[in-house]
Amino acid sequence: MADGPTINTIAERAGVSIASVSRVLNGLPTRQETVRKVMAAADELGYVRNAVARSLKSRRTHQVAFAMADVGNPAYLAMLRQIQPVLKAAGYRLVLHSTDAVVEDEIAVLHSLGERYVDGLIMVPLRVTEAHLRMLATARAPVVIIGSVPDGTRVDNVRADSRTGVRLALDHLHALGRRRIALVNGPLDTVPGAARGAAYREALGDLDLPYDEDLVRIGDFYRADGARAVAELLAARPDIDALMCANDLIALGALDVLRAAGRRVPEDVAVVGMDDTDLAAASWPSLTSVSLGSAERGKAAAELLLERLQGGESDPRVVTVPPRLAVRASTAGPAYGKYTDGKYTGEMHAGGKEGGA
Amino acid sequence: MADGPTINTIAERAGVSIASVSRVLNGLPTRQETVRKVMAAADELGYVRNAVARSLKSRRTHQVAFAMADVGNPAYLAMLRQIQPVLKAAGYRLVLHSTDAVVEDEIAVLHSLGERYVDGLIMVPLRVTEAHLRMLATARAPVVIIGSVPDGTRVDNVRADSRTGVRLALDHLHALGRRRIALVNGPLDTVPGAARGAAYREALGDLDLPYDEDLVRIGDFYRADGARAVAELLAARPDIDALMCANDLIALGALDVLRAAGRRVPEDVAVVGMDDTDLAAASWPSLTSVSLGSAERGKAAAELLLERLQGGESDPRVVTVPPRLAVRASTAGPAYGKYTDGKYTGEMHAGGKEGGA
DNA sequence: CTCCACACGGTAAACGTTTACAGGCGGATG
DNA sequence: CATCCGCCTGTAAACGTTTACCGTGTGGAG
Repeated sequence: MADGPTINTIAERAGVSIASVSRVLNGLPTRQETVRKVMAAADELGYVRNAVARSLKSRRTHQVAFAMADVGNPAYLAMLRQIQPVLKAAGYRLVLHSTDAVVEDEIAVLHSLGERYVDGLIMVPLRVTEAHLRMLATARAPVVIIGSVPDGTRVDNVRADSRTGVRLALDHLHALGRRRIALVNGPLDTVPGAARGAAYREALGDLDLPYDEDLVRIGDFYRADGARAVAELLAARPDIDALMCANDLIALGALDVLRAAGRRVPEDVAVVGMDDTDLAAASWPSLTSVSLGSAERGKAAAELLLERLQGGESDPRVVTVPPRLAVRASTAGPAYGKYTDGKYTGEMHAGGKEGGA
Repeated sequence: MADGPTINTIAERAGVSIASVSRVLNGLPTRQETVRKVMAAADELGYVRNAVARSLKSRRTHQVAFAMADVGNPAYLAMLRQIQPVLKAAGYRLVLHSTDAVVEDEIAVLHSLGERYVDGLIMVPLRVTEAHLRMLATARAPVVIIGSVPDGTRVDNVRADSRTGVRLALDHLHALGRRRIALVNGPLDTVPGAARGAAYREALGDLDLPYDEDLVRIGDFYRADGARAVAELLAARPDIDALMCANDLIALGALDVLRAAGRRVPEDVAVVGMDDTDLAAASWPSLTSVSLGSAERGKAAAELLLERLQGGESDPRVVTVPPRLAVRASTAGPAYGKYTDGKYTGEMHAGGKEGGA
């Protein structure tokens, strides 16, 4: 781990000036003989350009930050998986920030842009506060926000459309003949919780179904909360024939309880999840789920940022990614997704490859 | 996005030299009056230290790289989730590299250490080639390898113990009275595949069970491969009473086929997966799975690297993380993990929180 | 043979910090 | 009142690049 060679070392060994070395390394026009000498010296010394010094001079780090609450969350993970290759292809490294859903941490990340250790930032804020908006207005590097931002905010912005997503699910359930569709939601003071609750009510109206408070349960976004809520629901309203769950974990909890209660899925109760995570395809019965396009949002955000980094000072752009309904066995029935004669008749999905050892 | 203030701007405004500014910002002894002036100027200008210039001078970037094949893989993700907070707490940023399981990419990452854009690296190589060893020997920054490395390699190293892991699983199955235990493995030219195959054979021997080639199937590490392999297996050897699967995805495929074939799990056939991913707890029946301690390995690697960064030139260390068997319904039976009276009697796990909208 | 143009390459400044060194000023001491 | 000692602070160099600018040497043309 001795000090590596610098451009000076090479210049000395090749008997030329550091300027010539730099020119050769950057492919600027140089005499053939000089090129040869410099290359030879660089090879022998195992020279590698110092990225820090280069960044200082060029004012570009070729790094981009991605900040979200928690990589463990499948939605963020899906974004990350799309963002990474896009950036890599463009020659950027990816710096990862987990903010643990703490607003101060998010602000700190925005502030740290002033340190200029990255050329740009993609951020998924938990919720957008006044402080966020202030920091965004004076950010020292281009930022793309994934999530909704107040009208007029001067920042590139990629949104999902959970309203349409909920509607897709309810239309699907309605088409299957379900009429007593309950909602198992997350906390209403979160952005997704509020949006999904409102969308549910609205979609019911459009389907000419009555809104019934008894059919709505609030818990947290985890499996145990879903289970608890559905247990209560079954006790209060044994006649429900469909469950709209605010995410896939809640839906898994719902499946647990329905199974324990002897209700068949989907014959007695159809279940729809949300986010279309790996878990949806893995569960049994496999779970119909609304995809809010996390992957697509990640990709779009990365592309917006790259354009901004290369190009210019255009007005902020807003991209809205449409939702998609992934229909599986929990609504479509057991005919869906079966192995017969060693052949699988459902959707295939690529999981992660094993890497232990 | 105008050019931010530098210590020069501050020096001018405060009427002092840049040296004084630097001293104040670094908390070196300075007259109270000067501190006041500098702080005031810095505040008014919204000054933030330039990390690049600082790194150039101090030869420390406060960044660490983590390189693995694919963040989508739950095993790597588990590592990442542990590595991130440890580094963050120590004031390091995390640069993420996905190598897509391409050896050249891994070598490129090792080479890029010469650019000095990070202070250290944690790497999970797909397999360790001659080229790896050469690069490791001359690496320009401390490296910690997760995975096994030939004896004598001078590098910090965190290992799993899949041999013991497989043995844990087979002992468990044996204790449940199972005697015809099949293995559904991944390709033998991968490190995990080879290790698990050998461990299976060895463990069978120790249990005085015969090794029967018909009971071993090779496919890839995905769900569809698992399904295919188990379908063949059932045809060839309808009398099997347990399945050891080389990872959780394979095990899910196995569950699909067993269900389709009308075999009860675990009454007729017990199933064990490997890696103990989220999917294991999500599936139905929930899946008994061997954890190879991905999370612990990630944490250990991060801690080793930090020590190395702070401290010194001790000899390379090897940490081996013991495996653990997570027993669930696919072997322990339906009594495990039930909701009764709204209470859950199984293991609870925290999934990701929803973050869309 | 002289002059000019041009290609090439060297010198030095700059990017924004940190830090070794030296100078200045004030106070304490003789 | 003179001297010395310390505390602060300023000057400048250094980290490893890139690049503007200028000088030198070569070849060709007149």
